[in-house]
Amino acid sequence: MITKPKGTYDVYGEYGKEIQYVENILQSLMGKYHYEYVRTPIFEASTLFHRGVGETTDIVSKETYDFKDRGNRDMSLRPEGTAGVVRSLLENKMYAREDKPIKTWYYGPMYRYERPQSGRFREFYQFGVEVFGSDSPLLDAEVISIPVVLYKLLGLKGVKVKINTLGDRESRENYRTALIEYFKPYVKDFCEDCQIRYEKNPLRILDCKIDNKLEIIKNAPQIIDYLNETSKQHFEKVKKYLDLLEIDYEVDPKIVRGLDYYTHTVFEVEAEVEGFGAQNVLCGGGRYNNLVNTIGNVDVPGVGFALGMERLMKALELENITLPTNHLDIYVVPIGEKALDYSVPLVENLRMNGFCVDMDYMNRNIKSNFKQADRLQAKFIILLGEDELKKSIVTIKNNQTKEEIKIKEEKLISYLDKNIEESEDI
RNA sequence: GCGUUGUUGGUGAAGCGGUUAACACAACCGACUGUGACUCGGCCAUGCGUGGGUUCGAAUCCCACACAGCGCCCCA
Repeated sequence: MITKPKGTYDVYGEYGKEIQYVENILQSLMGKYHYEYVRTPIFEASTLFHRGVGETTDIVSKETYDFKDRGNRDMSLRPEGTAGVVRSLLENKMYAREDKPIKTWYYGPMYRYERPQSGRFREFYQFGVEVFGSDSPLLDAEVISIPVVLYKLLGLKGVKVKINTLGDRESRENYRTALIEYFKPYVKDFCEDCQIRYEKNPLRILDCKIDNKLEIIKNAPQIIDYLNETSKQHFEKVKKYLDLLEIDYEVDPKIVRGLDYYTHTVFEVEAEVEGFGAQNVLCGGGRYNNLVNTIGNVDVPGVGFALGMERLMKALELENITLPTNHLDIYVVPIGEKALDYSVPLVENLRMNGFCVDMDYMNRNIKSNFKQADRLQAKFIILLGEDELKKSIVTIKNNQTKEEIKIKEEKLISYLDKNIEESEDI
């Protein structure tokens, strides 16, 4: 048997309904925030990710799906969404538009060659937001608020927002230098990974799970003390706007984020749900004022976040949240060949009148049809046989109350209108 | 990339070297050709992740691989 590639999954059945429900919420929510939809290719020139995500990051150095196309070009399946959106911003000169800030959102599959485990796949879906052309800390706060609002909308309770700041380039550099200086005498006592981190990205030593017990790490210099005035003010304002938006958060100096392009605000939202595995970060993001310049030599500030759909769905599942998925309004049971012929246009007519309608295609017996109607969770069952045809009536049974009545066929639509509530708008 | 556990019908599984792969649930058919429950009967893996090996004999033991779960690294 041919099986799915490692680290991928099929969507079908009840899960398919649920994920579509969440996708619809995302879409309508972004409409309300007045963000515009951006869709970029699933593969791009490999260099885009090398420059955008960072040559030395794990994502680029060992996790991309790389291939040469038939024209011998180096291509990669996108490992994340931001680089592609930035490329589009540059290529389409969106940064020159007058209606700044340019607020965009995207949704789609991403690819990373990793060992699959709880909440981690090789093909996974991310929803994300990127806002360009403004330095305003209000946008940092708005971007943080989007996932929080979304989680609340879906009924998710166990989430925790953690924020931190890395400051602007100057502050970050000063801090980095101070850290290197401070760690220098102790490097040899660090774990293997941290010895490498010391060279590549000393900030990450701070959230090492092994070494963070060491006194040296606990007493390390804090970024807060190295922020220049602009950076400090920016962070203060982000916090003010979060307070105005009534978002609970915790300042956590250990949040430094893996990607090279972040400046100022960085944040993560963690799931605090019993049974969640090691991958409990539901979403992450921050401000990246240097990224656009790194990719395209144009100075455009940006801020954004991305959330993993699989982790979101898992959190919903673990909190036992049932999403309202649409079920069948009417199940039509024709008895006999004549009734079947008669049902064909009737079913179509009902559908055109806005009802969700299904019927027996398999010539089941009556008993099996009632079972099938229950399986499909039909609200109403219509029975059509010789009697009904002769008298131009239908027998309609409410599958919840089990009440059964016979009504004239021309009154059917108005009867159903009265008795079936329109599915709620999101 | 490293470590670890696992893989038997549609589902939950038992079997742990001996010949029809148990049991239960579900599905389907019938008793019961216009009303769903219950009951009873029938039917449902020539097959035990894949490929090799050991053996008179393998779902069972050995090896390799694939996939899945969990953890590390990293990340959403």
